[in-house]
Amino acid sequence: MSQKELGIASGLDRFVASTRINRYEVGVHDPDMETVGRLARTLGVPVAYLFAEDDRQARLLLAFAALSKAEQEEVVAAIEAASTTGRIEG
Amino acid sequence: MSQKELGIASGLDRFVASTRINRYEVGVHDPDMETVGRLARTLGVPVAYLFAEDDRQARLLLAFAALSKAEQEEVVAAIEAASTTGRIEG
DNA sequence: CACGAAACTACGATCTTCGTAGTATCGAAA
DNA sequence: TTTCGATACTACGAAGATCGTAGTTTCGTG
Repeated sequence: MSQKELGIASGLDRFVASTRINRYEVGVHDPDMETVGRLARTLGVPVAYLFAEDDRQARLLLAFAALSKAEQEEVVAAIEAASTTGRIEG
Repeated sequence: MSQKELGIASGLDRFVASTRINRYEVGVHDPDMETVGRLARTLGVPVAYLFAEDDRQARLLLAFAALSKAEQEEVVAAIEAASTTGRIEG
């Protein structure tokens, strides 16, 4: 998917899509939160994924998003228990 | 922790700390990414946590951050496997 | 090489946030 | 219930950011 395509698919005017997405990727400008939301939706990732600070966190958010709500609840509960007791239980 | 204290602790000039944090909390303005990073550090949360779209995602990021890197790797691997096979193993 | 698509960028216009200088609200003490 | 200090909040012009335009540069393939 080209920068232009990503921009258009995210609702940007087709004449500026390429320019703006490029600036976001290169990092010269930051998109506003509405645009961030549209990009995340287009890419099929959680908004938080775009702000992940490392690869593990990014993978976590992606994989987590693919689970059902019930499974998500299970996982969160297990990790919360682990981060309290110092042991992972499944 | 007051809005002013949060701002000062995050490195904002003490004469504008209250004003700016208030605007971020009320939502009239958005902080730039550098400020977001400083706020996250002060609050002891991952940057992504501030962009979580629901409570489960927020809890996930907090609990996950409390784990060691080895444990994080374990957890991510388990969730990735679950989101592929449709079953949680741990 | 030649050519089209993709990536990237300088510039002035536009729009957002910033700092200033307040007002409004809350809580507790008198 | 009145006063007072602290906290929360906001209007306004200045300052700083992104935006759209109109390109140039780079990449990939015939």
